[in-house]
Amino acid sequence: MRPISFSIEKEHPGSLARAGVLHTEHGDIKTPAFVAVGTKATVKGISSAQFSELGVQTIIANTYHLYLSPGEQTVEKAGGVGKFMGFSGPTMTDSGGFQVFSLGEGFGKKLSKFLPENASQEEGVSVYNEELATSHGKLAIVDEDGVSFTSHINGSLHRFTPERSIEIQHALGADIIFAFDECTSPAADYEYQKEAMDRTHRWAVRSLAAHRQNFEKNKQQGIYGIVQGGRFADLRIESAKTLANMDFDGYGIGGSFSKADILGILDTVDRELPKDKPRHLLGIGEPEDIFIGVAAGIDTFDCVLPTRNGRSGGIYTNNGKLLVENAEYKEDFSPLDTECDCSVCKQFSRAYIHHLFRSKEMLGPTLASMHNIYFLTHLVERIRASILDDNFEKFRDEFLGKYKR
RNA sequence: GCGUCGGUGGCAGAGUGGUCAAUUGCAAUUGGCUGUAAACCAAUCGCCCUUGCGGCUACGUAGGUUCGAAUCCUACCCGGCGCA
Repeated sequence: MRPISFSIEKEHPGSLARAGVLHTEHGDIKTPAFVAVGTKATVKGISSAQFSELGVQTIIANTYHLYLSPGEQTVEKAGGVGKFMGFSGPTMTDSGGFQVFSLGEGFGKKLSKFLPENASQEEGVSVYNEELATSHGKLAIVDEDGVSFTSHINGSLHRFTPERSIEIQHALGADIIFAFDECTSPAADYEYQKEAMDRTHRWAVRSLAAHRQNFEKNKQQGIYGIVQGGRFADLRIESAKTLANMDFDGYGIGGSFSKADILGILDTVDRELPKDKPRHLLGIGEPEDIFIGVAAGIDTFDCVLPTRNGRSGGIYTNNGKLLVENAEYKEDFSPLDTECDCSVCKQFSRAYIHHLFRSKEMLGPTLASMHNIYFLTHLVERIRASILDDNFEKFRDEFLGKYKR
């Protein structure tokens, strides 16, 4: 008996969409589900005490960040990442594979996971820490055995291998851990993408072995393998097939996509993955993309956008996104989203939150993040309900019709 | 009243004869963010237009010197400080 198991409640006839329950030792996750990102054992700006009110069933923390601070041993002594942050529900940890990209090829550049539409890559350079960027160029260097990181905090040198990532994730103690992978730049060419994918497969074997070898942890934590292959459909399929043969407890789909064919790629990928195992789409979370993911059989999503946007006043509403800091909301005393039932919308106005942002009061980002998290978790909850009610497409079309007006 | 220092774009504050419509910060306006290097980043920020190494008006006010003035001179107005 594995520590996590997945049961499908309902499969949607017209697509790969399904509604299910992901069982863990810390509770069930009703899927599809939105996973709040809690990189450093905190969903930025939001207390774990608010999770249930916000519809947060589960969070995903980060191996690299918690390893650097406070150190995985501290988290282990605390009783694991969930207990450490005062959350009793299910948790996940990402392996640090994304940092191979964000501190490597992505460092100092304005690159997202998505390949821009008419992309000439490497355009704007926005350096957050110019000194670090110029002295190191990039902070992550990949080789066959693993990745060498220069800490973005103090420049110290660190080494991650698949075995080390798993060891740290054992200490962090989340219910679901991820194999150590290489998240490539969306700008990477086919040749490099294939090379990185093959390496990720070798690392997947090692990650899985490292986990299964640890008797104790193997009984407590489930492990997901991560499909790579970038924007190339044939690589994606190859990756999915390869990983499907490895008997992971679930599958993550990582890396970059081109906006145009994300649906097609996800759809074919998920057809290669075992149907009865949960699939997590890493780092994707715009409402449009979530519908696409669900239709392609994704069960869980995580994304920084609700909190990152929230921190700078970007608000999700049923009628699209708005920037609450904009002048037009100065005296708009309506709630952020008139159709939202969250505690923020019940109690506060756009004008007030606008004022908080203008005055640089920390409550502004907090309220905005709370609303956004609620918005996303409940959007996915509504999607789940629509699958159970057999009207997924209808709900999708209605929602997007309004949202994208 | 005398002396002295100073008056620059919404604010603060650079500039002290040409490449200055004027550095920089803040404010303002708008946009971006997809496994968090992010409470962040970017663009715009005198007026006009056919958006150009374009035209016009600008550095307290009015004159003057000069090929050329935010920068030099004179007078006046206003403010700080000192002395009466």
